[in-house]
This record gives sequence, structure tokens and C-alpha cells, in this order.
Amino acid sequence: MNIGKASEASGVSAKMIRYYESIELIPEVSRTAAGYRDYSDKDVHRLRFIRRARDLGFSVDQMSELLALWQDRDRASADVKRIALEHVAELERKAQQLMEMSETLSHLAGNCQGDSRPDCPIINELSEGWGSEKGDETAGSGCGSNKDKPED
Amino acid sequence: MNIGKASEASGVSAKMIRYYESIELIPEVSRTAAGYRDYSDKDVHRLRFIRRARDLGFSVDQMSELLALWQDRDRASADVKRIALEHVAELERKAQQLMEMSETLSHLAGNCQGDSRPDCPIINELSEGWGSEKGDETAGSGCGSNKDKPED
DNA sequence: GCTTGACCTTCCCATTGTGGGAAGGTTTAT
DNA sequence: ATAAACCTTCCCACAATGGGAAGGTCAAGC
Repeated sequence: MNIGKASEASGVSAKMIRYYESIELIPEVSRTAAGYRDYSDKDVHRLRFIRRARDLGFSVDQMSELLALWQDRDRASADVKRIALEHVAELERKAQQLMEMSETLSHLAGNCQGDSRPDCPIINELSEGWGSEKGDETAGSGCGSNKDKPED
Repeated sequence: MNIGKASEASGVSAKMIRYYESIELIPEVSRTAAGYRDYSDKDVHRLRFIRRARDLGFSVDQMSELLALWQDRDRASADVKRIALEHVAELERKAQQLMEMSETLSHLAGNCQGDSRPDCPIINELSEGWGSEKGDETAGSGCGSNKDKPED
């Protein structure tokens, strides 16, 4: 099976298949006389494993570990579980971060009239800021529209 | 004020300040006779604005829009609000994605013994998968440990 | 057989935002 | 004067992905 078919069958783009080969996430496959890569069902199975791992947000390094465990008939499921739970923690940490940003910002937007006037608590916060490390401004919410404008 | 002081005062690394200048997010500042960049308080204020926007996850393009609005004394707060709310939607979308991954994975991990035996529902799912587009396997949860091992 | 289009190959470039580091000039403090 | 600490530019790297060019190959139709 050539790379196009393998791509279709696995859901991994041909570009990425070549890339995964180049970084040695997957082994080099055999070639036809003309130099075309030739994929077996087993190769495709591995690519699908990879696609699913990527869909779960695993990095290439983690996938490399998972692939090794997959092929290790003597693996301890504890090893797989550890990788998975570390990744869960990372995913939650990132999601948490995004949601904190989102909440801060939608709170600010909630206080913004969103009309044709320039006064805007979002801009004011960006300009005066919560706890700049210099901390010498501690502006409440002056809302003086352009009172802080960099007189440009 | 040289770039080191401006960096310290703004919380933006010197490297990033030069980068922001190179992509024209910020204007070129004046130079000393020796060619050192020289930052005014106004420049530092702008850098702090940028740092806060970045802390809220805004992209360089969005920051560029926000900076323009900041300097526009005739801005409509609606414009700021629109950018903010679009960004909130994006943040929520990403957070949602991460949480979906996290939930799928912690569900799988919850069913994994995590002991020294090889049998592992996480590996099984990666190997057999929910709804591979070929859809010819639809494996429930055979859990045959190495029944799908690529006989390597 | 020959042409055409769809495929394959490798190689290079771009992305986003950030940092590392080298080679060389400057400032500052001892 | 000398050394440390800074600045300058330039290049490289990351992670994961795609775009595209230049050239070879395969399959189908005439």
C-alpha cells in the first residue's frame, strides 16, 4: 500500500507520516523498486494508534513511549496509566489556564458598554493593569478613556 | 532607559522586545550614540500593555489591533469588546477541547488497573479505537492484552 | 506506443512565540 | 586599565503541521 492509501486508511496525512518517519517515531518502511514507500496492514495499524493518541493530545515523545509499551508484551499497565494520568494533569492545567483568561476577560467585557464611546474597562485594565510588578500605579478604574493614552 | 531596564520594568524579555520591534508590533525607538535602544516611560507603558494582553492570551495580531484602539482617542468601545469576546470564544473553544481529551483519558485511566500486568484499556483503546473511519473493527473491550500486538 | 493526470519522491520554507548562543562593541565599576 | 555586565546583530532551535517546487512513476485512455 502506498503512502496515499496508508494516509487515507489511518487518518494521518502523508506529510505527517513522512515526518514521523524522519524523527524516528515510526520505523522506515520498505520501498518499491521505484522508491515508493510500501505500507503493510501492521504499519497502518500503528499509524491509527498514533492518530488516536494525537487526538488525545499526546506529544510525539509521549506517543513514542506509548508505542513502545504497546509493543511490549510484558508491559505493566501501571506504566501506561502513569503516562495517561500525567497527561490528564497537563491537559487540566492548560484548560484551567485558558479558562482563567477567559473568565477575566469576559468579566471585563461584561463591564464594557460596547457602544460608540471610547471609554472601555478592557482597555483600561490592559493599560493600568492588575498588579504590574512595579506596582506603583494601582489604578482602580479611572475609566478616563484617553487619560492614559500615550500622547501620540 | 536601555532595553534591560525596560524589560525589567515591563515584564517583557529583551529578546521579545526586539522581536516585537522586528515584526512592527511596536515602533523602533531612538538609539544612543553607541546604538543602544533607548526607552521612554511611554514606551515602557506600551510594553506593559502588551505583557498584560499576552497574559490574557491575545495573539500578536490581536495585540496590534488593541494597541491601535488604545491609541485611538475616538475608538468605539464596541470594537474593543468585539475583539475581547471573539477571544473569549476562542479560549473557551480550546479549553473545551482540552477538557474533552482529559475526560476521555481519565475515564480510560479509571478502568485501568495500573498494576504489573500488561492488560490495559488505555492501550486497547488506542489500538482499536473509537470510530476509526474504516470502522471495520468496532471492538468492544476485548482486553486481550497482546492480542493486537504488532507481532514485532 | 504515447499522453495525461494523479500520484510519489526529496528539499526548502512558513507558521507562533520564545529562548539560546556566538561574535563583537560599550559602559561601568573597581 | 581591566573585568564584569551589558548591549548589538545574526543564526539556530523548538513542535507539529502545511504549502509548494522540481522531478520521477504509474495507470488509464486513445
